[in-house]
Amino acid sequence: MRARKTETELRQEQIVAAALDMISAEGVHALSIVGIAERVGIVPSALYRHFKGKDDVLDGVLALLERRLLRNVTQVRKQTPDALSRLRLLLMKQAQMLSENRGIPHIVFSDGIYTGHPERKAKVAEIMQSHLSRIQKIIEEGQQKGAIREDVAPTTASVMFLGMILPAAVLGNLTEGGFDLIAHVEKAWPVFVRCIATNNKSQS
Amino acid sequence: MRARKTETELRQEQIVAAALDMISAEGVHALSIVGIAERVGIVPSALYRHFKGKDDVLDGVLALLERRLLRNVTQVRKQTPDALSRLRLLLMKQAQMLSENRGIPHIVFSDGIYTGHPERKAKVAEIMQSHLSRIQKIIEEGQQKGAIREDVAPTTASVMFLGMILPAAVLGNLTEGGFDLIAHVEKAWPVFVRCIATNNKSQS
DNA sequence: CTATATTGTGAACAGTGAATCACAATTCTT
DNA sequence: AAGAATTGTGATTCACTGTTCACAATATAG
Repeated sequence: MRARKTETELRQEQIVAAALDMISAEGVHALSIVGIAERVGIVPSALYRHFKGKDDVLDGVLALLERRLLRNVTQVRKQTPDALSRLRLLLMKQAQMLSENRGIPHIVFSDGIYTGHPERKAKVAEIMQSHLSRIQKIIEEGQQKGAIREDVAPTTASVMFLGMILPAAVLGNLTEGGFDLIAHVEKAWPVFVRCIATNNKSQS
Repeated sequence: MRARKTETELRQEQIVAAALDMISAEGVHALSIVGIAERVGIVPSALYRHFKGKDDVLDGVLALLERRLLRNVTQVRKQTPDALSRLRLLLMKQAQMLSENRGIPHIVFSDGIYTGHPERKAKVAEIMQSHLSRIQKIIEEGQQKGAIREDVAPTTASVMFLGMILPAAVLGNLTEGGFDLIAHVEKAWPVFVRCIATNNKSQS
């Protein structure tokens, strides 16, 4: 059966989405042009009408990840001005995102996406560091307003914030849902708050 | 040049070590029989005298990882009876281990090691969970002795403990040493202690 | 020292997956 | 509606990698 002719822009989105899905399901290592094409409903060679090659697709996936991370933070900033609330909201959003799309940790951790591609490795590093610096900024603002202790380095705190969700996401992956990511995050949050919040503020 | 004839047992160790080195350097994705053979100093086909195939080698790497994780915990248990001190020591050992052997996170995270091998994925999950339950046990003992707060679930605390080191290790990997793992861990530790320790105990 | 088992070697095989290309079908333009 | 541009298809090529096998070299046993 012949696939319906579809404009490149839409196909590109479909292809990147299919790639991300495939990574979520089977990992970066199992990502293949054939597999992507099947999911999109076209023939492998047709994919080359829309992307220069596999590398190009991977770059697209990376760009998607970057947009999503940025979007989460900006949304959270709009929803509340309080630093701790922002962090809590962000944590929940991340947990949601990671439990829906389990491929994301693979993108960051799995080497398969950047072995032999130093520039892409640098790109991944840049994405992570940008994300961290956004978290860091929220923390710094919280310190200025007195909600967050001054004696914790914002950098350290931001990495620890990641640490609340990242190992949990990996466990969720490994056990294929045998580990409840959301539940963990909800338990971990009050503990984390005690690490960084000033005592004069109580958090339910 | 011909490689010296060496008994299987020794060769197996060499091969597993070479595989781990290779993973550290270039990632699981770049792990190849040819590469391993080169590092060991034999020809690819000779490797099959000592391992049934690539899968067998990967199982060997996993077993090595398992032994090392277990060893760290047992060593720490011998060195001190105090729960918080044990955790601190363990944290440092892990940091040391991860900064020396950067391939380890890849083994756990990279899908390349278990795509299409459900049994190996289960094995990795088991290794991680065993390790977590050991940490958990230390925490529970600390709670009984009153050093660790009762209101933090040991499971949550153990995952958070992992979270102190794991994202840092990944960042270290991504930036190729641009992120000081040891330094982060030393800063994060006192913050973490505040999360879980009872207030009546002060930790320098 | 000789026989046997063990280990190493090179060549060849097979499967996989990315990429290319000429050609066909479809959509868009005018 | 006719021509041009775009998109889809199937066949094919190419490189890579894991694996096997007959044979050679080396260590070990009796």
